[in-house]
Amino acid sequence: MSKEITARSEDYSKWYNDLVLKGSLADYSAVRGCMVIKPYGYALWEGMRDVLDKKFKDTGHQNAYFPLFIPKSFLSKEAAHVEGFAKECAVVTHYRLKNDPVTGGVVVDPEAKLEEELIVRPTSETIIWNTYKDWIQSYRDLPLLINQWANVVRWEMRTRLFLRTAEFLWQEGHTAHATAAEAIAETTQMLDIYADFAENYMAMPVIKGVKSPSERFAGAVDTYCIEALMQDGKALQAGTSHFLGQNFAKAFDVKFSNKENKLDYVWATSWGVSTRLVGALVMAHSDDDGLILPPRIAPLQVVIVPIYKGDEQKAKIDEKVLAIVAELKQAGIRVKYDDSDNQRPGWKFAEYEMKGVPVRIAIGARDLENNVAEVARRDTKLKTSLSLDGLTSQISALLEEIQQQMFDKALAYRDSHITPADTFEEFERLLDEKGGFISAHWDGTAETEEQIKDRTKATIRCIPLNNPQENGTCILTGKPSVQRVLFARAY
RNA sequence: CGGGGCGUAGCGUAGCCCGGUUAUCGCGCCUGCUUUGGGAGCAGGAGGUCGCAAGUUCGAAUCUUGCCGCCCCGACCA
Repeated sequence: MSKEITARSEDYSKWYNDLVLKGSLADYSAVRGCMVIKPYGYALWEGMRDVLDKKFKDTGHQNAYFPLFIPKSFLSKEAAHVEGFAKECAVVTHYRLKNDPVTGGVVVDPEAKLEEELIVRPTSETIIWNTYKDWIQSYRDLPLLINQWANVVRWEMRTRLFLRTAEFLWQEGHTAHATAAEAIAETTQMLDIYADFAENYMAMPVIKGVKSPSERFAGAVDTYCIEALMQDGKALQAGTSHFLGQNFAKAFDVKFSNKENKLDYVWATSWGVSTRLVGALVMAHSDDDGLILPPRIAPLQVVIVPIYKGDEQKAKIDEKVLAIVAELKQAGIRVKYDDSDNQRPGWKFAEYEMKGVPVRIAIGARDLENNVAEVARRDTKLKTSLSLDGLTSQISALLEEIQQQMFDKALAYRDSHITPADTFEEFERLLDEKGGFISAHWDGTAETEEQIKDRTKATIRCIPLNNPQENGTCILTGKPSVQRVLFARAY
């Protein structure tokens, strides 16, 4: 039916791009590596933001805002942190332009060179910890629970809409605690919030786990993550939560007096999710006809399309539909009545399917006579005729059912794509032929992990929380191992 | 940074090898009429520095040189 979208089976990457571009989520911009997030795509992000923001506030966090620019010297204070981000930082060197008499354009004014260059934040640990130093003196100032919604810049070589762009939007939580145990509890609490959000709002099952040392955030003691599986069998890190230990407290000299009046460094966490979630959402559920959005996060949950001949019929349908719209809105359902006469019904059907609106209601003269409406669900494409009496409660129930079934479907796919492998040959074969997560023994060394990555492009996505302990031998080296870890090719 | 591709109307394209009327076609857009239960039909119309610059030529979208931009594949990464 869809004449514009590349089939998944033909070219998965192209399919993804088609969905993002033709679903009006985003566009390429005039700036290399940077995208324009269009209203529909931004509405998705806003929906995610609103839900998460509430969860953050419900757990005692407050929003604040820190500068976009970070003095260069800040970045070099935590060794691992510099190492991790140095290669992808945008640097501001000047603060003024001037007219170029030769070309008539503008040039950087060489007179206006900054004393100290500024880094456009790739993440805000450094500027924030530099600030926390002034905010924290005593255990009474702790815990300090701050989040910020911001843009960050990481100068990527290669970009993909939403999944990896030079600039992206995210939230970054930065907390300070009196004890390690409290900071670790915060780290896992936030991970749980992310997992809950991914599963219950995005209908996207995730595996909670810990990163291997080489995949760990630069500057963290432990990096926890939620890993999701896309329809092409590749994994995607959907969120991270870091236990930073006292690394940043030491780097920025953030000490507090405890109850015994002794000075100690505070314990830290940071955690974030980004607009990458929009890409994850697209790839987790959609099909060859367009986006499929889970009702709880869909900007528009129900669209109503009138079908009529002549103004007289239209007026009758309007009257009925406006009442339905009012009732749906009353029930908290995001609904749109598309009675524009620019396009015919068939065009609208295809368009809203492309945009992933969970439920479409079509009402025509024939339906009015029978007191029914044609209700079509996007995820299964099934159409049913529902009575206009009690329509609102039926739609509410349908939206819940869609939400649940989308999750169940994604979960069944994910669970059937966690495959154990006991030999390296099997490991390679599974990666190439089946994809998904491969559960395999690993000797725990970075060298082995690196070799496996070089040979197969698969990385350790995570060591699942509560991972069953099981003696075995490393898939590559044959050395002893006490547990299986999850490998996958990843975005 | 290496390899590949592309730049012609809002979008997608033909023309380029082999220079020569008014730059092709489709979608979209505007006007009117007919339509409306799966991307409507007819008629009329608007819209172009052929990426930029220099060169060759009587004449350049087309040939030459230089530049710019974006996309895709790789290394790097959320």
